[in-house]
Amino acid sequence: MPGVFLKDALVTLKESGVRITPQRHAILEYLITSHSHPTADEIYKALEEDFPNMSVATVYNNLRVFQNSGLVKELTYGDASSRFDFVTHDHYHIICDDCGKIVDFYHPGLEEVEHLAAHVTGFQVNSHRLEVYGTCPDCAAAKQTQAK
Amino acid sequence: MPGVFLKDALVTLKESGVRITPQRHAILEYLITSHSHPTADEIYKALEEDFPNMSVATVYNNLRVFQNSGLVKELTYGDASSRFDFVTHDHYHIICDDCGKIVDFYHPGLEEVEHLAAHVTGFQVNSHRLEVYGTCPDCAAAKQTQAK
DNA sequence: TTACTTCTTTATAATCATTATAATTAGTTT
DNA sequence: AAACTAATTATAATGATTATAAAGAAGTAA
Repeated sequence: MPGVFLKDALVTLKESGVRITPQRHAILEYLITSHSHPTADEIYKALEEDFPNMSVATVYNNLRVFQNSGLVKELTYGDASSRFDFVTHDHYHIICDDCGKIVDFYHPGLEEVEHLAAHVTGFQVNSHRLEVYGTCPDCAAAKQTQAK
Repeated sequence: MPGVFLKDALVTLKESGVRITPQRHAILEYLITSHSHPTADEIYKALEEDFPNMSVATVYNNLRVFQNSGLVKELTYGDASSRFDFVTHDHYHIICDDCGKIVDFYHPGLEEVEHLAAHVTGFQVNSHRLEVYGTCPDCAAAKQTQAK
């Protein structure tokens, strides 16, 4: 049902007064249908064929537009570039320490952690970020094979 | 007891065959005693007085050395530069959305989240990262004051 | 101590993601 | 269609981080 996500997203954008340009349509569609967490550059390269004149700035600009509309989240890690994630349900990410693969998983929200943090620090809590790190099945298998 | 942390850290380094240079000593000491989460550049500037000839590369190099020894963790956020945190107990961070202040808080580890993630995704889990975001008391007060 | 080896630091340049700018183009409204 | 506004493009600028090569300091073994 990726078509549903895309249509909903376009409606959301229109309602907040954002114009649907061909570039925006393509970026959103790529984010949804690629089922990945691409970098800005990956998006840029993937759309190069259809939009030979598109500028990298357009990708960045529109990713920010989407973030402001709540459609997209930016994922930032150490050295590498940011990755962008089309927001559907609330989910968390598990990331392979070896190959960098990012996989979604679902878990009920961590409200009690937020409450504790609020209580201890006096902050008004808005949100949280959680990521789990480990070794994906593929990399685990590869290690197994090459083990002496 | 910051002296304890520093001495332990130096022992750890020595045991893993890392030389204790004056620069390394100073960087570690600053990380521990500043009670902050400084960027590489902040460390560089803070030590400028004592080490007028120190290169930024030295700061980065040694922060990496410390990370490899498990003494320091890198905290990466969106646009800004990485921040570095001397590892003492296991703790989490709460970050002010308005002023960027980072405050530590303690919470029992989230093993059950790790277990669920491992189960659902088939990963071998190594670690996780959790951050809470919100508004710190200072910024909340400031907003209150300027409210109409 | 001396010579030799190995790390570490320094200074500098290079890289690379991201953002800013200004000019052009496309959409929308009247 | 005219006028206004927003979006895109091309390009340059920024800024954090890393790579490189030369110089310096420490460790070891004779």
